[in-house]
Amino acid sequence: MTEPRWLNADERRAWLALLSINTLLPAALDTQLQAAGKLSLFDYNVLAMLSEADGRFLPMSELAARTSASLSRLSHVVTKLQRRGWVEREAHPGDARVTVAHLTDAGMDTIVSLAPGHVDAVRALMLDAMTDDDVADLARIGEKIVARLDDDHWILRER
Amino acid sequence: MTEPRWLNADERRAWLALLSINTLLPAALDTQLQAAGKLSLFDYNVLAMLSEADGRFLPMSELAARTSASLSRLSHVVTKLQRRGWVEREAHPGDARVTVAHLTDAGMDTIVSLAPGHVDAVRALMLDAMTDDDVADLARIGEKIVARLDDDHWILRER
DNA sequence: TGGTTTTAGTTGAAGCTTCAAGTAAGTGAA
DNA sequence: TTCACTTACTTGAAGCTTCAACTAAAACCA
Repeated sequence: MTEPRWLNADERRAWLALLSINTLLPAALDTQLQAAGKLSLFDYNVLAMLSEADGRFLPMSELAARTSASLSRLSHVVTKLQRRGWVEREAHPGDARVTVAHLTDAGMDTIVSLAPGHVDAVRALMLDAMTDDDVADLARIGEKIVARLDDDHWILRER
Repeated sequence: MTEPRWLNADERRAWLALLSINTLLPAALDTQLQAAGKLSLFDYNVLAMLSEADGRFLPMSELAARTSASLSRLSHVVTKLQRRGWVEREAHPGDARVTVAHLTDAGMDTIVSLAPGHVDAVRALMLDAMTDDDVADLARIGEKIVARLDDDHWILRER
């Protein structure tokens, strides 16, 4: 039997830590956002990505890429955000297949009011635990992993 | 106006990378495990934690801690794993409030057969993208973040 | 041109997670 | 001892995510 190469001590530590962060961090941020505005971290990110886009709109596919989500998940969530008056769906002028998601003024007001508390939470829950060098290391290593998972992920396009 | 301290370039890179890893990595591992044995990453971890425990059993609370899950989530999942014959619930001799989750032989066989493919996937999806130094850095930084999120998390007890 | 394939997105159902409420047993204080 | 509090866990419902199937338009190509 060809034994698989098992994880060594550091590999196991890195993997278990990432796995734990993975459940704890979104849960903590969800709790904060749920209390502040009855929305999830994913909802917040959809609004945030739209707020940073030119004209505050993006095609569904591009928005899905920027939130690392499936089109199906995004479609359901946009429907929900639309019912809350934060997002609208519009036709794309050049390509009739495309749906454009557009952040409304109410949606913009929502993120603007939520952003400070959210950023504070991100600091309190992770960044404050780290030195500047740690942050730089995590950025570098994190981007390597993202590149491995999806070699043309949008966060790699920015640099 | 008291502007919240915004994220600087590295902080933003680190945060966005972690957020992306957070959705992409579990999704990729879920896909692999779903194909190999019709179970989720969380299911796998429950079985894995039990398989590593003395006697292959743990109280629900302890198992919840080791999988970073809520007791409610775990309870639902153990019910499902129980229906598949991989786990059993037993009474705790000393404390009648406690339910002990016990990995069955069938459950053990399942992880043993699944583990090599899963470890390969973890390597292919993240570890192979990193140098040994990267792995050590990620372990160190990851544990700092875990400590911030939950200062007596079980992965910190091991060291 | 017409037919096939690909791209973009939506939908409903099934399964998973969270939330709130509830049960039962152990702990602690007077 | 008794009563209040806490701990350990379960449950059902509501909401979220995934999956598979579907529609429609654009691109390809022969």
